Amino acid sequence: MTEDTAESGDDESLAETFWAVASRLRRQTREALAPWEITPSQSRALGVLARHGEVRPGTLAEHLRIAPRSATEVIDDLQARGLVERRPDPADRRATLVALTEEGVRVSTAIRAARRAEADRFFGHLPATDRAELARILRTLRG
Amino acid sequence: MTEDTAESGDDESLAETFWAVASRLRRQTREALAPWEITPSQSRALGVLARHGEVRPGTLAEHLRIAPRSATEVIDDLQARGLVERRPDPADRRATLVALTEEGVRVSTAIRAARRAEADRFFGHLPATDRAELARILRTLRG
DNA sequence: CCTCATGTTGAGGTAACCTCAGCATATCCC
DNA sequence: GGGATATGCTGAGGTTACCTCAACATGAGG
Repeated sequence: MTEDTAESGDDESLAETFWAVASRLRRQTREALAPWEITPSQSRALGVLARHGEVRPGTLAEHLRIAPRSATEVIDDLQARGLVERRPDPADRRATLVALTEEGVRVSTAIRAARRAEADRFFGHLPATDRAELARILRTLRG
Repeated sequence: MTEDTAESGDDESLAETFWAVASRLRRQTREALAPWEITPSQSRALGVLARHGEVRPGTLAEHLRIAPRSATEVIDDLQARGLVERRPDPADRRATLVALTEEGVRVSTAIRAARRAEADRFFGHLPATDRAELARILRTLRG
């Protein structure tokens, strides 16, 4: 004990390092998204919609791992920007389906390209083997 | 194009996986800190103070990579809980020094142990070689 | 048809940030 | 020594991305 600061760098600081990286990545992602004036969580929602087509708010919430109420909010914002539209679910009149508009498709495609470029910049400094390792290890941790 | 979902999993989703892990880790950290009713950012501030002794709010802000004004806020909260105290900086009468109280030392020590245990739980599922790899790769990305 | 579950959303709250302006003090330059 | 300018902190007020809780509509089972 009291071996001091320098030594703490083994387990606790794995978490610390992780957060430092997270913060850098967050900053960079925000910048990459700036041209569209879209927030990170909005862009994640667009991604889900692009992959899944029309989904209910509740389903979207699950994918984003947020509360249903919070999904409503994200959808509101995207709808205000004309990127998604709500339509009644023909199968259940309580429910709503959310889908990309044409503009939404365009934007989500563009954003996806930008995100990929940004990921290249960020993770691209790593040798390919490290990238693969990282992906594998993170998938283990994702649970 | 439209090679579909499955294929997207190479660069873009490295970022996605990263965020999924981040969210899990954040949740778990919050739970680990619950017994002290202390927020993550407060605990990070305690960590800085434990490592550096007394520092000025501005310095604390740099370490936490937040705006000086935001550091004031964190300090306010910690002071209200009796974990830190402010005293005038003898070297500069504009400035203030922030230091842990005795209680603050106790709590920050306990929290540090808890964080370590939590990191063990989280990263401990990984084989040691993976942990080392992860640490190395993350350090590269931290910049 | 009545009860209970489900899907969405209004109201209102929180944590952790931010900027901008103001005040006190320090520092520099003449 | 005295004014311009820089620095350190904090009040006021804003934002983002979440949250919970309760209302309301509809669906489904007994």
